[in-house]
Amino acid sequence: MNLRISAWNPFSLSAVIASHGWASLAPFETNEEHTELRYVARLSTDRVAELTIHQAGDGVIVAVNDALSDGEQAEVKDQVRWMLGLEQDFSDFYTLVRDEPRLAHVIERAQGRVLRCPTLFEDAVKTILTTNTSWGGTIRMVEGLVSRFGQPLPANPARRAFPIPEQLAAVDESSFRSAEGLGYRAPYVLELARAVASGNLDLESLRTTDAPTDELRQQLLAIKGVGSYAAANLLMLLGHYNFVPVDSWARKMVSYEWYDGETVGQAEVEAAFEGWGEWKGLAYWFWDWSYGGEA
DNA sequence: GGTAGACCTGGACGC
DNA sequence: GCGTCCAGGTCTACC
Repeated sequence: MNLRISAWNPFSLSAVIASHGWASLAPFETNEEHTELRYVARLSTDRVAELTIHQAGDGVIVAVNDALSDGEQAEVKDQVRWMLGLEQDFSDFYTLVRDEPRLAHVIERAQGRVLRCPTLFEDAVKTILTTNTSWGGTIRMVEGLVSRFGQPLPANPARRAFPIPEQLAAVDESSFRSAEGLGYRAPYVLELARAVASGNLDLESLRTTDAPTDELRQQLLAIKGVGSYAAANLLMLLGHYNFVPVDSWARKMVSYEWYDGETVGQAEVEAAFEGWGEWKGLAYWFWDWSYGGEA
């Protein structure tokens, strides 16, 4: 069955898919051209279905490999709206970047949206698994969690949904640590899963809270394994762009761009984008580093 | 508040 | 093939 969902325009599905590496982390899949996004979704009814998303007209069309009830269709639409940020409005950002050569491309390419998972829990676990490791390590760890603990897709058991907190909360830490290769991150993921599963942490409420960004950031920093980089990354996914996710790559890029290759720290990266105010994070995210510089 | 060391893994490198 | 070194953020202990 097919579901059609409209988007705030301009909208580009391929821009969302290419916004960062999330599309290559299980249970996401995409094609080389970034024109198709697939995701194995787990619905609140426990149904597992594969969503195949293409751009169509002023929005997207979602092909589902199963017949869904009305309630399930509504849930899938909500998940896709959130994942693709279909209702996000970037007109203020576009007005600001119009005269900045390093950012003017975002208007033409309809950039601004950052691909996210249906739940903040999944985004938080994946973000923790990006820290202190290579991108290949992140892919391997996420794939390990999904393939071992995720609920299988009935039509193709090789494809699985991302495990829910309850599934991860029941895992023994030592097997988690070794079998999934999470290493010292295992207790962080486990503690987060157990806090969410027990109801002690209502992570999903942070997606819709009206709390100011600083307060939101403090709540994210209270999660073990989430430091300043991970918190800024999660804030970006939540639509708060006041902080730059400063990692080694950011320091390297800012160093080449403004400091003649000299070593720079978090303060210099933050300062470089200070002028972009509440859009600081997005300005960094979509900055064209290749513009006469070295990547 | 700032800093050093530990955490874990994979990849690069030298032998 | 084996051993060593390094990169990648966060936490904790210490000053």
